[in-house]
Amino acid sequence: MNNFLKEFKERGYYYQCTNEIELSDLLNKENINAYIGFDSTAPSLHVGSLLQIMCLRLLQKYGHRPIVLLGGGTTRIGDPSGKEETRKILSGKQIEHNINNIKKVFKIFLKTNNPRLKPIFVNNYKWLSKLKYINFLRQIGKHFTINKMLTFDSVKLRLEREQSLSYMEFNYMILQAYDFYELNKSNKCDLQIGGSDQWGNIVSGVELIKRETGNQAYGLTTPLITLASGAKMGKTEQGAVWLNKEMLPPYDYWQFWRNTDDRDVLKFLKMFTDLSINEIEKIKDKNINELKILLANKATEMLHGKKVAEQSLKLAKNTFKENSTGENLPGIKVNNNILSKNIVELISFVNKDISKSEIRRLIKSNAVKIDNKNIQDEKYIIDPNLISDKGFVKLSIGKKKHFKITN
RNA sequence: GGAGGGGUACCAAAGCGGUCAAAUGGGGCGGGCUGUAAACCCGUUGACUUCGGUCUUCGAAGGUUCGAAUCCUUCCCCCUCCA
Repeated sequence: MNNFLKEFKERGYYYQCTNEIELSDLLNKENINAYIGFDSTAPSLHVGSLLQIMCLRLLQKYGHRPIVLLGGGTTRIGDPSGKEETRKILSGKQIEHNINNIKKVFKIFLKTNNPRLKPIFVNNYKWLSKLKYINFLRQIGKHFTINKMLTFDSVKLRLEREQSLSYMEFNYMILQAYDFYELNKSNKCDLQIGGSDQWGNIVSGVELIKRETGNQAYGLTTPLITLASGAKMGKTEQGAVWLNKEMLPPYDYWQFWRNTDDRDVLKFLKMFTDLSINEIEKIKDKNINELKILLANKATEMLHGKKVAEQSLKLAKNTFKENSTGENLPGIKVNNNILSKNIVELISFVNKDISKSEIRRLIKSNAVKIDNKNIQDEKYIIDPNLISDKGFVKLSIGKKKHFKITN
């Protein structure tokens, strides 16, 4: 089997392929262009898309060129796959804004120095917006039968549950198929990779290409990652795990990986780090917490750089060490008129998302500490001398949230 | 077009004139145990509060009543069955 495919499987990326044997031959023979489309409904991708990004990295590793399609056109329509309801429709301006932000992440994950491997960014709005309805129906539409389209899960599920599926959404798969066709023509793209929910859309593309041009193209899908706990990957209590640092601080990203369920650690090391399979085999019996730290370091390093990963580790060590002073925590400046009020006002200032009622509850339940000492009194005022002595005071809310308060 | 069922807090789901800031479960948060995991146990989960209370919530708007999530009217939205 082709080496790319071999590693693709070893790392747990493989779910389905339209024709594995032929694809393997093709990959052995030449370096190809392969594309993955990304949703542009948010200003950042989240870890849910990370597996796809890792696929692009792997392509580069084996000398193939990734094409990143940011769906300015299809995002205007909304993919019904895996959705029970119609998505909210974004304005064109928002979508373009999102695309620009999302691009940044690919420039981090993908090699851009080698001109032969450098990723190609495409926006399908460029061609989809120019389609002429009648021409499109005659040229492309004729290859799609309603009979078949109705059998695809994305459509079938909606119909079975008698949830509405607009004609607009119904067309999504045709547009995605057209994207593949277009890229096959213009960029000699022979492979589309996507999540398993994209299977129907991908196969449609492969067939369209075959019928319109006679070319053989291929599709490859990745599994839907579910956590050992059964939850979908990428959501935490606080919300999505975003990749852009403006949306999720690097330390939180590090913590996301550090808090991986024991049962998922090895799987994630394979999926989301560059450690070779051999290396992972060698270390797999190491202490589970060591492995989690390794995972967090590697994953953070890949996205935010080595230095940030190291800082995160250091900060984590400090934060979770009993009785740490907290001097390495990022400082929060609080002016004296707030400090001279009480602890409730202080916390409210530091974390505006917590209501005062909730702060009072937290205090009652032993969650609040100043310099590792429990605060029971909601009228407690920080002694100014505490701050002037060492320049700061450590405020803890629960076990995981710590702040260095300065004035 | 006809007949019926329903919209309740983050989600699911009870309540059907006062004792309802609203049962219960899930989720979240906090505490305990531990390993920043899982499992388990306990507490908590509208806001503000001088801790006495006060204010805002049960699809929307009106109305009846001393008093409404609960009754009436209109409107909006979902679902089931029949044609």
